[in-house]
Amino acid sequence: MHDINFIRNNPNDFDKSLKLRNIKPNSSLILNLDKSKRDLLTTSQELRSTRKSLSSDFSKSNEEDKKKLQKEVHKIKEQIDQIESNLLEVDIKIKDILSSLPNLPEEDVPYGEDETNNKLIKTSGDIPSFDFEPLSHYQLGENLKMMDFDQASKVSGARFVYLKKDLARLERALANFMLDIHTINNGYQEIIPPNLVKDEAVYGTGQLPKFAEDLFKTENDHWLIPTAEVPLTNIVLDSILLEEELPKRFTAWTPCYRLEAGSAGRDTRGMMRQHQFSKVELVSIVKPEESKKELDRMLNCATSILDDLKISYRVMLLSTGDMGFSAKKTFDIEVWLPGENKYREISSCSNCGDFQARRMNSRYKTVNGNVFLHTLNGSGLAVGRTLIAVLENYQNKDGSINIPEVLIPYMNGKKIISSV
RNA sequence: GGACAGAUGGGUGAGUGGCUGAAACCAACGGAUUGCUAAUCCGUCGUACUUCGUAAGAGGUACCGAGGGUUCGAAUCCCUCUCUGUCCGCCA
Repeated sequence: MHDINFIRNNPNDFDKSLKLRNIKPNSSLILNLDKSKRDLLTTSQELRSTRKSLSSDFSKSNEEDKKKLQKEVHKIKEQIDQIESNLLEVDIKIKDILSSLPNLPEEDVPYGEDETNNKLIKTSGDIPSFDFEPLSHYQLGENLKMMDFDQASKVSGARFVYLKKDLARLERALANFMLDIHTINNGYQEIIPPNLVKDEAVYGTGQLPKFAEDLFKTENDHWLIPTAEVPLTNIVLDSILLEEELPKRFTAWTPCYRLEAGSAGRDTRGMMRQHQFSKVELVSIVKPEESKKELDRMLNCATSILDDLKISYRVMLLSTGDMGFSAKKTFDIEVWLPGENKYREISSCSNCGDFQARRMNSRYKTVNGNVFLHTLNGSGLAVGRTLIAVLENYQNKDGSINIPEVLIPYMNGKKIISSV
C-alpha cells in the first residue's frame, strides 16, 4: 500500500518510480480522487458537528422547539447519508488503485522490462565437471525408485510427487539443517505457523487482491499459504511493537501451495515446479533505517546454506521489471544444475520497505509517534529445489548420490544414496 | 455440532440513552523531594482523519470487537457477523 501523503507531496517522483516498473502515471488520478474525498469529508464533518450541537440543545427546549429540532436534524441526516455514501465510493476507488500498484523500487535497482536486465552480483564456486553425461534429478530419482511421479499423478494429478526412502529423508535432513543454521547461527526464531490463512493476511503481504489466481482456496474461505512469508510476516498484523522488540527474525519450514496458473507447459517434468513444495522461509521485521543492511544480512544467511553444501550458485539483483509486487529490492540466488546445464532460482530475498506494514497496519512506538515497520522475506532455501541441486551436483556415474558432508549427521550417518 | 457467558484506552476494570473520548487503579513518561535501593507528591499519558496557520499551535469529526438499525441524541437499546471463554458431544 502506498502512502497517500507521499503522493501528495511528491507526485512526480511517484510517477517516475512507477514508470520504472513499466506502469503508467497514476498520481493525477489519485490526487483528484483524494481532493474530492477530502472535500466530502470536510462537509460531512461540518454537518455532523451541526447535528451534534442541535441535539445537545434538545433536552433544554420546549415541546414546540423540540419538533423543529427533530425536523432540522432529519434534514441534516439525509444530507450526511448522501455525502457519506459518495465519500465511501471515492474512498474505495482510491484504495483499489493504491492497493493494486506495486511497490516503488529502490534507487540502486537496475531498470528493465524483465529478467534479461537482472544484474549479476556474484558467482560462487566453480561449475562442476563430470566425466559422464550428468542426469537430471528426475532421472536420478526415478532410477533410484525414490521419486514417483506416475503414482502421484494418479492420486493428485499433475505437478505432484511422492518422495520415498532416502530421498524423503534427504528432504527432511535439508530442512533440519537449514533450520539449525538459521536458529543457531543466524538468530532467527523458529515458528510453526498456520498453513491456512484469511483474506486479511494474504492482503497484508500483497498476494491479494491482484494475484488470487495463483493461490489455492478452500471451500471455507481460507487460503493455502503460497509461502510461509504470509503467516510469518503477519505475526505483526495490526500491532504496535516496542522499539526493544526489534528486530524480529522468524524462520519456518512449511509446505507451500501454488496453482502455477500462468506456467502451463513450463518445467512440466520433475520437481522443479510443483503445486506443493517445502521451503524454509526467513522473515525479518525491522526499523525503517535498518532494512537495507538487513537485506544484505538475509542474503548472506541464505547463501551460507549453499556454501555449506558446497554447491555453486550466483546472486542476481533483479531488475525493476522482474521484481515481485511487494518488493523494493530483490536478490535472487540461482543454483547450478548440471542436469539442466544452467542456473535456476533457489531463493529470493526481498526488502519490502513499509509496503506490507502499511497493508498490515504494523507499527512500532517511537518518541515521535507510531511508525510503520519495514519487512523483509527470503527463502533460506526452497527445500525441494535444494534437493534437486544436491542430486544433480552430487551424482555418480552409477546413479548413486553422495551425501554432502554437512548432511551426513542428518542422514543417520549415511554417506551415499543408492538403489542397492 | 449443542448450551451458556463475554469483547471498553498499554494492562486491570467502571460505565444501561444526553454534561462520557470515556471513572478508578496499575504500568509508562516528565518534574519535585529524601544522602543510595525504595518511598512520597505534582503533572503528562489512546488512535486515525481533517480544517485553519509559514510555523508554534488552535479547532473539528470518527472510533468502546466488526457491520447494519432504532433515536433529536448510542459504549449504553435492537439485528447480523467475527472472535474469546466455560460446559456437553465428536475427534487427531
